[in-house]
Formats: sequence, C-alpha cells, structure tokens
Amino acid sequence: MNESPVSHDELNQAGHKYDFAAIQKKWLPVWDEMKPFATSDSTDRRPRKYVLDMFPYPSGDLHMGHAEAFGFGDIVARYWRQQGFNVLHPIGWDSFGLPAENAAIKRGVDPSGWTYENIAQQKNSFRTYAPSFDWDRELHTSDPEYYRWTQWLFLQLYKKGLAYRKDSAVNWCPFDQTVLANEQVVDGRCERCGNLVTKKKLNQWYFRITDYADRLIDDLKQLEGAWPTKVLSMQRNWVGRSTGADVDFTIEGRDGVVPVYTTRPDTLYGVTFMVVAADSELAAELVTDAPAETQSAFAEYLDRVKGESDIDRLSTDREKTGVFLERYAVNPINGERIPIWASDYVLADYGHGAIMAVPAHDQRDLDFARAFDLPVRVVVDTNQPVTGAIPVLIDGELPDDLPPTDPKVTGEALVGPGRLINSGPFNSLSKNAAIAKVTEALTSSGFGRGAKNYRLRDWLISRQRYWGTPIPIIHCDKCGEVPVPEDQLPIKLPSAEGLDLQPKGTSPLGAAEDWINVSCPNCDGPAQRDSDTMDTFVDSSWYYLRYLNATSDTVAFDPAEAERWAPVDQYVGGVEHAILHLLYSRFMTKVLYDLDYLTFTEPFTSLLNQGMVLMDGAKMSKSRGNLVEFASELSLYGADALRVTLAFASPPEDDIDWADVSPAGSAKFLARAWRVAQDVTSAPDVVWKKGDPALRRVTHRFLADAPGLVESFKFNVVIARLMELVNVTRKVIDTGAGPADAAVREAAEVTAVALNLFAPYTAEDMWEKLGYEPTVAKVLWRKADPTLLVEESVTCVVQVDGKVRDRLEVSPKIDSDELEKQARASAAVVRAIGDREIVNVVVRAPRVVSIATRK
RNA sequence: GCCUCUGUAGCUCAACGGAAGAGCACCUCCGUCCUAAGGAGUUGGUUGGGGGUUCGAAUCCCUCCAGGGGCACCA
Repeated sequence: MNESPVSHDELNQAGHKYDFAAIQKKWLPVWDEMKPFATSDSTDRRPRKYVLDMFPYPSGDLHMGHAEAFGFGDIVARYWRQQGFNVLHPIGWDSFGLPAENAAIKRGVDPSGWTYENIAQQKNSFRTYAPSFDWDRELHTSDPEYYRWTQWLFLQLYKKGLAYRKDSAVNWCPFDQTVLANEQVVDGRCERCGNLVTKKKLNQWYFRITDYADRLIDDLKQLEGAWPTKVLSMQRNWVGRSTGADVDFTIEGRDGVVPVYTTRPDTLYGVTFMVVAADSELAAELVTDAPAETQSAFAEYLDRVKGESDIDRLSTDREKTGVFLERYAVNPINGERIPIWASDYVLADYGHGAIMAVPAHDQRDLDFARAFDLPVRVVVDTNQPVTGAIPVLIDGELPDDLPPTDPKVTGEALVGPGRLINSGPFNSLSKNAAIAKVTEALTSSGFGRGAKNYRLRDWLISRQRYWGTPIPIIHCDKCGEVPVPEDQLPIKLPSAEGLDLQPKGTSPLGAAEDWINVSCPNCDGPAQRDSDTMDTFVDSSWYYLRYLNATSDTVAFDPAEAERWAPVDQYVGGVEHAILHLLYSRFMTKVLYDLDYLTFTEPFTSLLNQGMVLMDGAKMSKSRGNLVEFASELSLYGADALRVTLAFASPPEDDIDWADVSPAGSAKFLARAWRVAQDVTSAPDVVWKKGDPALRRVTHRFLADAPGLVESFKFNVVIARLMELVNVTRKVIDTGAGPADAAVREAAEVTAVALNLFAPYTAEDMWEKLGYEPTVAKVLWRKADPTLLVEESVTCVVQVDGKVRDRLEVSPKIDSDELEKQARASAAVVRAIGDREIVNVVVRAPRVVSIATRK
C-alpha cells in the first residue's frame, strides 16, 4: 500500500499541532525521573499482578515482532495498574546462545562483548518505545550472578536423581557441531540453522523430564480456558501418552521374555508375527545364531537404516522394508509360534523396541504383512465399510451376504470398534471390554500387565559450545562424577581469549587448561571440570522466578516472594515457544514444587500468544527484501502510532500484515484525540452531571465495556470504541454543546486514561493539557455510572410469522403483558395478522414480540 | 490421513438465539494560492454453499466447500 507518511513537520506546521517527536522528547526524561513502574515493596497492600513478556534474545535492534509482543504485554500491565493492582512487569535478556558465538567466530571477537553491546543497543530502542518495565530487576542469563543459580538448580536436580548422564544416539547438527534436544529438531532439521540433523552416539547429560510426563499432561487441566487450546493440544501431543499393556513373549532358544507394548491387547489372537527395531540390541542379539546368509542380509539392512536421515524416515507412504531373522516367538495367550522380523518401522527407543504385529487391525502391520506375504487374521468383527474395496452392486443394491472384508485383499486394516471373533474365550466381547479382560487375564497369568507409554523423551541438555552455563560437575579418576559444592558456585566461564571457538564436536572449554584442570572436591586428587555447557532453555526455564530477587547473592529466589507474586498472572509471547520453553518451564516449576521451594505447580496462569508481523503475506526478512525496519517506522510515526497500529490491526493472536495497516491513520487518530484535550476549556473541577447527557452515555458505555474487552485481549475493539468516543466528542465540541461542556472534559479525560494503555506519550500530554500532574499511568480507571448505562427508551420489534411488522418505542422496564398489549394494538401488526388465528405469542421484553399464526 | 480452529462490508473485526453494526479505507462535498492538515456526508451485505431445529439462526445441529494451525510409522 502506498501512502505518504505524515511527517511531524507537517503535523507541526501551525505550532500548536500534535508533534509526536516533541512529546516523546518532553516526557521521557520526566518518566526517567519518576520511575513510575518500579515495583513497590512488600508493604504495599494492594492486590498483585505479575505480567511477563517472554524475554528477548539480544539481537541488536528491536524489530516489529518485539514491538507487537511487548506492546501487548504493556497494555495488560498498564491496565492492571489502572485497576488498582500492584504490578510486577520486569524485563531481562536471554543472553546466552549460539548467535553470539557464531558472530564471535566470524569476527574474531569475544561473545560476551558482542552480547552486551547488543543489549545496550536494544535497550536503547526499548527506551523510546517506553514499555512500562521495572528496569531495576533487569537480568541477563549470561551474568555469573544469574548462571550461578542455573548451576545451583542443576545441582538440585542432580541430587534428586533428575540429572544424569547416558550414552545414546543423539541428534547432531553437523553445521552447529552440537547436539540438539528432540524439541529442537523440526522436520528432521536443526531449528536454528536448518541443516539436516544426523545421529551420533555420545555420552550426554539429561534431565529426567519423563518422570513428570503424567503431570505435564494432567496439570494442563488447570490451564483450560486460560491458555490457547492450540498450545494445550500441542503440549498434550508432545508428551504423547498412550495406554495399553505390556505382553511378555518368549523366544525359542532364548531364556527370559521379550515384553512388547500394545494399545490393543484385545487383538492378541490376531498376532501373526513379531517385529523388532532393526537398530535395537535385541535384533543384534537374535541374529547372532541365524544362518550366515541371514546375518549378512541383516547387516546390510542395518547399514541402510543407519544411513537414513530423519527426513527419509518421516516421509509418508514409504514401502515397508525388513529382514526375517529366522527366529520364532511364542504368543503367551495361545502358544502360537510366530516369525520374528527386523524393520525400521519399529523404533528402538519407544516402548520396548519390539512389537506384536496384528496386521488385520493395524495399518502399518498390514502394510508390512502385504509386503512380505505374511498371514493376516481378523479377530475383531468391525462391520465397518472398507474404502479400499469396491462392493459389487446387485440390481443397484448391496447384497445382504456381503463376504467379510479381508484386509489382506483390500489393504485397509480394520481399526474401528467391534466384537471379538477367533479369540477363544474372549469371543463376542466388545473391543473395549476385551481390552480390559485380556489385560486382566495377562496380569493374573503373569504374562503381562497394563502399561502406559509416552512419546516424550528425556531432555538432553549438554551442548558442546562455549557461550552457555558451565555444567557444575567435576570428573575425578578416583571418585568419578563429583558435583561442585554449592559454596563454590558460580563456575565462571573462562575468558574466550585464546580459545578456539570453532565448532569441532568437542567443547571449546576442554582446551582451557587452567580452567578445566582442578582438584577433586572429594579427594583433592587431579580432576577435570565437565567441559559442556547447558542448553539455553535451562536458563529460561526458571527466569520468571529470578525477577523476584534479581539481585540476591544468597538465594536463586526467595520462596516468600514467590508466594507473593508467582505464578505469573499473564504471560505473553510467540507461539513458536508453544512446546519447548513452556514445557521446560512447566517441568522446572514442578521440580521446584517437589523440592518445597514453590507452592504452585504451573508457572503461567494465563498465556497470550501474539501473531506474527508479516509484510506482503510473508515473514519479514532481509533476504526476501520485505523487511520493515522498526527504527525507521519509529522515526516516521513515533512510538504511540506504532503501538496503536499494532494493537488495532487485528486481535492479538492473529497475524498482522504490515501492508494492510496504516500507521499514518493511527497518527491521525492520536492527533485527533490530542486536539480534543487541547480544545477543552472547562476547569478540572466542573460538575460532570451538568454535561451533555448523550455524550456522557457514550463515555460511560465505554468505561463499562473497555475493561472486559481488555481482559479478553480484544485490544483492537477497545481502540475502535475509543475512536468512536473521540469522534462523538469532536462533534459535540464543533456542533453541539461546545468545548466548555462538562461532558467534553469528562470524555477527554477518559480518553487520556484509556490511551495510556496504547499511546502513553499522547495520553500523558493530554493529561497535562487537561490540567493535571504526571503521570496519567497512575490514574485509576473511573467506574461507569450505572444510571447512564440504561437507555431511556428502547425499540421493540414486533414480528408476525418471523417478519418484522412494526417497531415500538418503549421503556426498557416495560413488563411483558403491557408490551404484548401494545404490540397487538399496532395497526401494522393487526393488518399483518389479518383474519388468521394466533397460535403462539412469544414476548421477550423489552426487545421483541413474536406472533405466530396458523397458515 | 487424523485432530482442531476460523469463514460477517474492500480491509480488520463486533453483535446473552431477538432490528446485521463499528473503525479504517473508498467516494462526494466544504476548506485551502496549490498540496496537505482539518471538517461534513453518502455508498457498501445471499453473514462461504446447502439442509435441519426454532415463533425467530451470523449464532445451535448435520453436510459440503475454502483457509489457518497441530499431529502423523510412537505400536
């Protein structure tokens, strides 16, 4: 969209016109002096609200996305202050992480220097944007004063057995040369750099988040209605709980049992083969006694599987592949002998890495059975239509004796409900009853038991990089793994000077000899520090608590302060963190609850996900050439106009296309509102009651409606209503009661107070023009006068057979009988009824009378 | 493929089952040396389509269509 920007020169032509630049310059130092948003101490008796924006990674400049998100958070924070709450609204920096390190490598500078310069710059652009932050609590996760407590947290988890090391095949980004958590792999690619992720066997640190899987799902109930349903379902999906049973199979020529997990124990009689994960230890073991031919076929297959990227594995409709291991398992329920295959469609790290295959009732098993011509036995009569089979119509109708549909022929597994057949004593049971009965039978015979499984894996937190929190563990030849005593924290990062930060697969810290070599805290013998650093998501998993005691050097946070302020009442941030950050924070909160540091189990009571700011329908980026610079928009239109534009463009959770919005329009609106305040000629002590009643009604309807709209995040509607109020006030000034009317002052004051949410500079300047001292941000929201909310008359619609036939002006308090009488008396209504008989009259006073006749 | 959310004026969105409305944009007029600022006013709708429930449906139910998002060999 092409529009000429409104420069402040133009707006300022006449000298007393709205000049956003001058207003910004005027009020910033005043606010700096006042510090109106410093959180008051614990003696403050007002009720509290904790409003938190997801803290930014310091990338240098603010961009439009920041402007939007922090704008929304600020609306909420300012709103609660107006409602009489003591509001905590802090800000900090997620300042550890790869970009600093990559920039450092590229330019040969210190990651620390790069980071803190960026913070200074970004802080500066924040200043003009003027969110109502309490800067006194500013924190940086890369400060030793902060990461000392991240290390302390690690040790608490370690003591609880929730932090441990293990060898396993982990996600490895060959570009960033570091491991990644499952959550950081998106479609088989590194979520940071986009390169294909490979697998690598490494010894790594994990947090035992799977211990909390059930609670991470069950506690979501507390958040229903307060978090976006989308996020709730993403969290639920990610944890991925399923319930079923473990069934113990024996294997011929082998001691012990092989448990398999199934969600369908009811289909146990339909098992016709077993599949083990090709890359599992069990597969390797089973194949050792097989004929040489089979061994080499298996080895070849395994090579192929290992070479597959996750992208290959994830692609849909792949042909099923596998190798018969020449071994047999025994089905415990009926003693049947079934062949064992190895395949890549069974995952080594889910369940037990082996499955019982029921091809008749599982699509994947059926695909495999059809690929290798294995038997298919139907054990549940599902009576379901099968889309893959085309029934033959006889005289245009389905024959009654349609033969049972054979999945092996149709290729469609029968997954629906039904009754059991071919299942011995369980025949004729329904699917659900059979699941219970078979599980029971397995349990009592000792061949199995009910079981749950999760998609969630433990959280891999080691990173082979420099710019992160060092892991507070010392490795001693004699004593093994020794946690650093808490009084020796923080383990500070050594200077990057002289270190080769170039990614090479091992941590750069390993080369810092002075740093890495220490004496063992236990035996004083020679030992070495752990050279890995923690995933930055560990830093951000608990930062919301650090704000409560941001400067304390004795505790991570004070539980009493947490009791006072936490959990966060309103959290604001992008939906891109719907899984990662939120899951980790929820986990850490539950851990701290179990350790008795907290009295609540969910960190964020309410969550607002803002949409993205797009340009021409696409994500903004330099390479795409559609980047709208925050700084240039800021100098063109000012902070207030940008904030209004972003809040007005759409509901906050929707995306905004910058091509569709008009910051110049917002600037015009602000100028219009500002002029209203300027035009007011009455004194602050006017008597409201004497003001123009029509304007007062509009003002008080706004006062009544705005709080509900803000609380349901309908910021765009609030602004539309505010525009309406300003328009009506303008009209009263120009062609109505005039600028001296009390209602005009009242409307202007309400406008200023409401604008404080969206346009703090303009609001402050209006407030001054209206004869008050700063700051408008501390003015309480005025209560609507209920007597001004009732209309003196309402229009009642009279319908006859659903058609509007007349309208009556009636009192809002009219009773039903009187209203019906008036409606029946209406000439138009009588005409519409004619000579037909009235069969029903519905009266909803005072709005509607509906008369139905026999036709 | 499965699960979800959303379709209302050109745009962004409102409307306890009760008259389809706001803001912006557009257009016209006033204004102005010119342009802009500013002001006044008018347009604009099969509420995605079809069916049902109801005295009455944008709203509830079914179905289809179109978009967005999530999940997707997790046994």
